[in-house]
Amino acid sequence: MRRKITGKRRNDPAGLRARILDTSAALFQKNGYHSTSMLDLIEATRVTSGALHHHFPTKKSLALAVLTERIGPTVREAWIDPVRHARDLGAGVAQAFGSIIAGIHERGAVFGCPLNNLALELALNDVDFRRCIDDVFSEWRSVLIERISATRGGVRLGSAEQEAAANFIISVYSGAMNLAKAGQRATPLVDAAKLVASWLHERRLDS
Amino acid sequence: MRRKITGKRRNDPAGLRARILDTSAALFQKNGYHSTSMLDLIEATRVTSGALHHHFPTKKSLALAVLTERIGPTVREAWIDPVRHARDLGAGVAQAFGSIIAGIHERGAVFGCPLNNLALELALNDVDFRRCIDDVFSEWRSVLIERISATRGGVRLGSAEQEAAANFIISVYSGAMNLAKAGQRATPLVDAAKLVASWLHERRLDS
Amino acid sequence: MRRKITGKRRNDPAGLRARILDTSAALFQKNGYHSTSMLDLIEATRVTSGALHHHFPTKKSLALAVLTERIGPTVREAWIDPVRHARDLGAGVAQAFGSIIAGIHERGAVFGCPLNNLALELALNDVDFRRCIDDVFSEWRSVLIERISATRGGVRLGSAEQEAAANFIISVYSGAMNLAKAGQRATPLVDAAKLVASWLHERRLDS
Amino acid sequence: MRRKITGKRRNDPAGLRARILDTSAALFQKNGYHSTSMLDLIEATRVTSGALHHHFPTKKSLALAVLTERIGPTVREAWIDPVRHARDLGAGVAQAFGSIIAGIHERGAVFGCPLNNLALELALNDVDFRRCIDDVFSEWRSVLIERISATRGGVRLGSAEQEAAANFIISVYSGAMNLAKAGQRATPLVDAAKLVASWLHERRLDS
DNA sequence: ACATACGGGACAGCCCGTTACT
DNA sequence: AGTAACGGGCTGTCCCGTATGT
Repeated sequence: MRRKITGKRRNDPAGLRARILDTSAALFQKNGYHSTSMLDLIEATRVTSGALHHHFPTKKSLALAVLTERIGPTVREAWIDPVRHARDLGAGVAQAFGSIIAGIHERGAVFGCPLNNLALELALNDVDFRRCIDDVFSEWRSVLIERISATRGGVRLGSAEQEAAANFIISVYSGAMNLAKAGQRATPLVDAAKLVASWLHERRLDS
Repeated sequence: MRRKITGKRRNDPAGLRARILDTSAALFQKNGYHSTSMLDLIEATRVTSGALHHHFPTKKSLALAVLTERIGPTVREAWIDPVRHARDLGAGVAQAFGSIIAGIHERGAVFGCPLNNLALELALNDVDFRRCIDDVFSEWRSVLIERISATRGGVRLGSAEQEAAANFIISVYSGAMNLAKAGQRATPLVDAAKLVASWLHERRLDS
Repeated sequence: MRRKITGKRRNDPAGLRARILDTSAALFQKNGYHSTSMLDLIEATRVTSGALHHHFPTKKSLALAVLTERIGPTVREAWIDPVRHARDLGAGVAQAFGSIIAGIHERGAVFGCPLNNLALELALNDVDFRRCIDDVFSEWRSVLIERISATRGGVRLGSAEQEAAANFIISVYSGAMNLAKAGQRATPLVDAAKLVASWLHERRLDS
Repeated sequence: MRRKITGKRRNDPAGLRARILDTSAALFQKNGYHSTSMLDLIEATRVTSGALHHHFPTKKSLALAVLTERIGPTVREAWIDPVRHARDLGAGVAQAFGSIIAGIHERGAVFGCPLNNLALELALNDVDFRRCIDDVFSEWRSVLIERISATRGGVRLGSAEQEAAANFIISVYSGAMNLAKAGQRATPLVDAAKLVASWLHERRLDS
């Protein structure tokens, strides 16, 4: 009845949960949702099936958690924070592109934008996923709009035009990332960064 | 010369093959590759497992054929031909966007760009898929570069810049399409069409 | 300590595993490896596909386990123990033949030697199987050699000759069993038993 | 309507049939009946499915034909003829063993006795196979009995004893071959040949 | 909290045989 | 005689999820 002291098992629910989310996020990005089986996750996390299902009763719930707790923050870190805190929109966008490109060179492979990867694979068939994905996109778009609307030197834009511009920036990035992923080289992203920068400059959105 | 009356089966290999490719292309686009089972295909095509296996021994071989025989031509029809035959690049791009947006309104749903869908799902994990997908992207990029380099009024561009511009156009389109798919509304595409048009105009690439 | 009453499932991994091995050994012997489908096994064992897969992820792993955990012991019981513990080699061999022949009359059919059956079907195409099968044969041969070398009255034999004699005994048995199986009658075995006995006697190996 | 002269198809039914039987015999021996699919046969023979099924409507009919038209003759050539035409039984048996062992060294692998291989795999489950296999065994046994009963110097044997002796010879051979196959080395056969020779000599059956 | 055993159903691919066709 | 299209059913394996056990 007494607790075994020699046992090797150390209960650490929060840590385990975090580990599961980490490896899941990585595998989902690398192989996609459907190509990643629960067994893959179990092996990669070195956790038992029971523990995994204890924390995430279904695969879907896990993916949802990955979306909100890992991919969301990733987008925040990679895009939202730079854009929000940079001295201007142009600098923020440049910084976002720059660190993502640096990451690709570091890893030596292009895994694509985790949000886009899941979005393309899951958005169509499941409402919950779509809502969850849309939330991240919305937040992303919002901060862009915020900064666009706050630019002093720029042309005054209606709110529809602001949204269009924000979508444009996101589109260029994610489209270029797709191209980069398909071709496994960073150039489309590098080029896109430059062209977006000049596009912003021409519209005085970078000051 | 007379048709046998007793026979109930009619051999039509080319027709059956085409039917299989058609429904496969549709289902792959709608649900994705991994979410489409061979049984789904069998039921949708109303073909027997044996016949399907005769024409496409593996799911992969089927997807490869879909890629080269359906999705390639689709991209050609939607993008390459318009760009090639329009009176200028701007008109071609506009036409491409226009007919795609029209198609979305017709169907009432955004299934995304079939090439991008498969690219994102398959490119990373299989070399054959990636090569196949890259071929289509290359052709697409080539025709854009061709027209960019042929523009008279525009700024003289180095070949790297031409490629960057071509990639930019593709990126904007596919990124906007992803956004449209994730949000199930056409506006990102509509906006992107306008912004690309003005971008081309500013660079005198539309004449 | 009290048994839950509500539960309907009773976990008994060892028992289930044993049941699977038992029925598999029986079906493999009766129908052969390739003619026994996993579904046959599932039905005969009345186990679910999932449980079977849990204990034996592949058919090969199951066969390997059958080989080492059922067929090996069977050979041990039928041949190795009698030979080892009989008062002399002749008696041991006679006992082995005797009980096997008795078993045939009991069952009313000749299913053949389980080791030989699998050996013939699988040895050639898979290294793991061959190694596994060879191990059993080696053990079998070893005990025969042991007793041959220990016979006092007999002619002194070199170790090569001892091995040859051991192989000879095994060969006569398994060859006769094959003949018995092909003709579905025990006579070849009965005759072989007699001829082996006199062969041993002539060489003074039975004392 | 005129026969094409340029056509590459050369109708040669007998030749094709023979080719099919040859490759089938080889593959059945190497991989066994169940492990050899019709497709394997088709590819190895370089024949179309239709042609194969034209000559042999079912796989079973093909195996039966292989048994009577290839394996039967093989046994005849390897055992029956040597035994029948040698100057005595001992010489015949020695010659049979000798050429089979030579064949193994030539090929560098032990595929086993084709008759025994199929016998073990098929005898139990199909009457037609069993009858067919038994016929070959009977012929084999008959010629041995014939020569046993014709030996002058030997002990007079009753017909039951003659059959037992014949079965013994066959058993030793096929058992040794099994052992050789399982261990992929010829020694069991070489040893068996010697021991059978001395066994025959002791019983004056070799003169 | 975690671990193991288990439930069922679905998956892609392969099987042998037949039918239409040349 | 020979070819290719096609019919269905079956194979081994894997899937995600749940129940039992500690």
